[in-house]
Amino acid sequence: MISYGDFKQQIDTLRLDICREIYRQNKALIRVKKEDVAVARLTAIFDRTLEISNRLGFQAMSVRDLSEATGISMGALYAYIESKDKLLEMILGMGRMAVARVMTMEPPEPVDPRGQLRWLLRAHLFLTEAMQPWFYFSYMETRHFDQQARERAMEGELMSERYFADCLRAGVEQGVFQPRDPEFTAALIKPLLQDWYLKRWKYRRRNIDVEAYADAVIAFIEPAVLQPAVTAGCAAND
Amino acid sequence: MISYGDFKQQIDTLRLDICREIYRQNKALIRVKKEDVAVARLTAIFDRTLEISNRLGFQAMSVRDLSEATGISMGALYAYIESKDKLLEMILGMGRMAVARVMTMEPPEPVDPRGQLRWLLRAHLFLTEAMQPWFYFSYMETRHFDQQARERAMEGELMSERYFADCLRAGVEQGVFQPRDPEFTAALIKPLLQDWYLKRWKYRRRNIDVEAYADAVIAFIEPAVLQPAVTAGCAAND
DNA sequence: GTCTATACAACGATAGAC
DNA sequence: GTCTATCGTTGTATAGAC
Repeated sequence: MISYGDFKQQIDTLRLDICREIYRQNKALIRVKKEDVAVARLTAIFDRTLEISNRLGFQAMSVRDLSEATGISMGALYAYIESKDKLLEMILGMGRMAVARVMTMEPPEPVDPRGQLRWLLRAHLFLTEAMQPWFYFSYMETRHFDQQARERAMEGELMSERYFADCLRAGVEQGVFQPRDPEFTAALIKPLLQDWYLKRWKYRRRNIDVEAYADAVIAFIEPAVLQPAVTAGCAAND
Repeated sequence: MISYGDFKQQIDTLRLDICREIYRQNKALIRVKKEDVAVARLTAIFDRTLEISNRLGFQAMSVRDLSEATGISMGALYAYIESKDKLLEMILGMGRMAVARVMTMEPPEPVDPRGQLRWLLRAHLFLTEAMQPWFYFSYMETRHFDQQARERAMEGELMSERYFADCLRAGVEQGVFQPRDPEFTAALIKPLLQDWYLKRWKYRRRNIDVEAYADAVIAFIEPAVLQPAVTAGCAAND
């Protein structure tokens, strides 16, 4: 089973690649042409934007705030971002690319459905831990997005539910799982994962790290989806 | 077991009382002195504010937007709300009063810990259903509040967790429950309840109403907290 | 490529006529 | 008690010197 430390290293190198790719995608709109300068500053701009937005909200963050935080003047800033809306778009694209790449990673070794479910839960939590600012941002700002971006966000939510539902159904076929309803159960798993990046203060004050949280979530979910024992002590609602 | 219909009726009358009380509390700052006129318009102002804010965000809602939506001119509006900040404060006070009154309601008949847990879950979900706009607003805008309001919101979150933790501990003493850790389990229950008012679109598109959601959540939670059967089929994580 | 200075729109809030 | 007109401020974005 992969540890968070190993996982985080992979994410960190992935992040740089992705920033470079975002730069290349938007080269036409970015006036700064030295790639290394541009990528470095873009990365800083993204990070600062996430930081300020997660404190004040993206809409409440003025471009002046961003200028001060990055140490880049207003005029220079607009050589990188074309507009505030476009900045939002680039940030969302960055996260989406990261999610897509991580979610298509295969578990290190082949596993049974129970192991598969555990792997999915851990990978999901580790990813949101490594990129917490982005996930928090995406969750909190979704309603301010334009329609296309909002639909993409909803699609992402449903997509990740599908991973869990598929895994549960596979477990049902193999006689390992017996959830009340695989789709509904998958829907209930999501908020348990999201709580980790939405309410850090709660878990931090209890000294719970992402590994401990993953263990607790797995222990919480498994009784609801595993085959019950012969006696009815664990049966679901009547 | 109380139905949502009955519960909603109680909430609706409660809401009017509370708006009247908010008016009286803020009489000094409100220039309109006819109580019936003032309360009626204040209620409308609160409702429209929640509606627009939940679409655009409170910060992004201009007072002009609110003026158009309520049909009250800019000048007249400021006879009711003193300032946009004070409007926010009044709205938060309204919800807090409602929560406090509902959460001190006793279950209709005495119950064992398992019944008590079910009652808590249902009451919580029913309240957030009846006042969904307020809870959504409160969750999404918390980070923009001033420190005092933010602390109050966090206190509210912890308070409601305590209800669940107390209930779980009582169940442990009576040999009914055996959660891995009552506090942590209570913390995991919260996001399951919050998902109901945060992601309505997901459940609406599946035609799941609040009663069905409550049933599913109860069925999901109970296996994790009930005493496991003699065989280990339902045991938590090893 | 970066800076300072500024244009123009939209914001919260108020004045004063009715 | 309500309206229209307007204040000063702050927002995004750009022009033009260096």
